[in-house]
Amino acid sequence: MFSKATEYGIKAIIYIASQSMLERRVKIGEVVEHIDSPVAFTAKIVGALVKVGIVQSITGPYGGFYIDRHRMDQIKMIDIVTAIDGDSIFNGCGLGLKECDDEQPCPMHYKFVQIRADLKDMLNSTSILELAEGLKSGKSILMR
Amino acid sequence: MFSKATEYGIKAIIYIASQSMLERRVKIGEVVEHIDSPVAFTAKIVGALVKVGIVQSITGPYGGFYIDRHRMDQIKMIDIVTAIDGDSIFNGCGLGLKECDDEQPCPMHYKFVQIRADLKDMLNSTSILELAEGLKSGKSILMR
DNA sequence: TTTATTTAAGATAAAATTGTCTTAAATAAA
DNA sequence: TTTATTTAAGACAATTTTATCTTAAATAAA
Repeated sequence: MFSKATEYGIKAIIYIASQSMLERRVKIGEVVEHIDSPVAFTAKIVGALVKVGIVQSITGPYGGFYIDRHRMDQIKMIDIVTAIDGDSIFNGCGLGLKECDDEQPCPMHYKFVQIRADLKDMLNSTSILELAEGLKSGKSILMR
Repeated sequence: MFSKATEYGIKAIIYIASQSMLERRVKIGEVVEHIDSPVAFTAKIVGALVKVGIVQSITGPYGGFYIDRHRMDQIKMIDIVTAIDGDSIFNGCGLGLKECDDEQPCPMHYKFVQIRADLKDMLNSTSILELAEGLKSGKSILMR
């Protein structure tokens, strides 16, 4: 469904957010230990999310990554997905046609419309805050 | 959403089916001209679908690919997708956890459940016949 | 100011996916 | 039987994605 890069990105953000709720900045090494992902690759992905403003970072000793607490409920999953994978999962044709619309649809066009709309709605309405709270309360996990 | 291999496979099957409705066997060269895909790669994919019984083939002059007319409504899109991409799109964890279930869910587990169920239902209930009829009647297209 | 720590950035490498090419096998027609 | 045509199968190559490695920049503490 998503690329590995997006999977790592989502998990990293959820972990960072869960720690930011405790006023803790986290280093990339701590992040990957908690989400079971390759460190350098994850660092690059989180770095891209810093550039886009989803995460904040401080370099040097006592540095690390964190997320502004009051922004956690404004940042939605769709922001992370589109920042890494782009929007082709929502807008591209399910059968790979360069163009595909209601006028000249691919054979599966109308079959996909609802499912994609539902996926988009879900990602649009799911905040980092919500997922980080689920993790912190033990309702969900990031590795096993 | 799907791999290129699955995209090509679905389009090839729809085209072959649309021609089988006219009692026409089609060669791989004709298929790729109508779905705009690389010929050797497509041949390999369609070959895999032959092995699995979704398509029939005859080698040699006057040979080609065809689909049993009375099976077209029994073959569903899910059969093509799982034959090529496997079932990870339905069963795997959305965030890539090796295991993820109601007992120990990833943070997005319940968010994904409905969307994946809908996707599966759609692929389960969509037959080759239905899509090939849409193509033949001009309601849908396979390239542009 | 020096050193240690950490993120930033970009080059390089490995793996997976996508795509091509060659040869073999089947089969129909001449 | 020979030839031409077509699918079958597998080796090979290119591209994309995933992952690693190296160096630079920032910054805090000693």
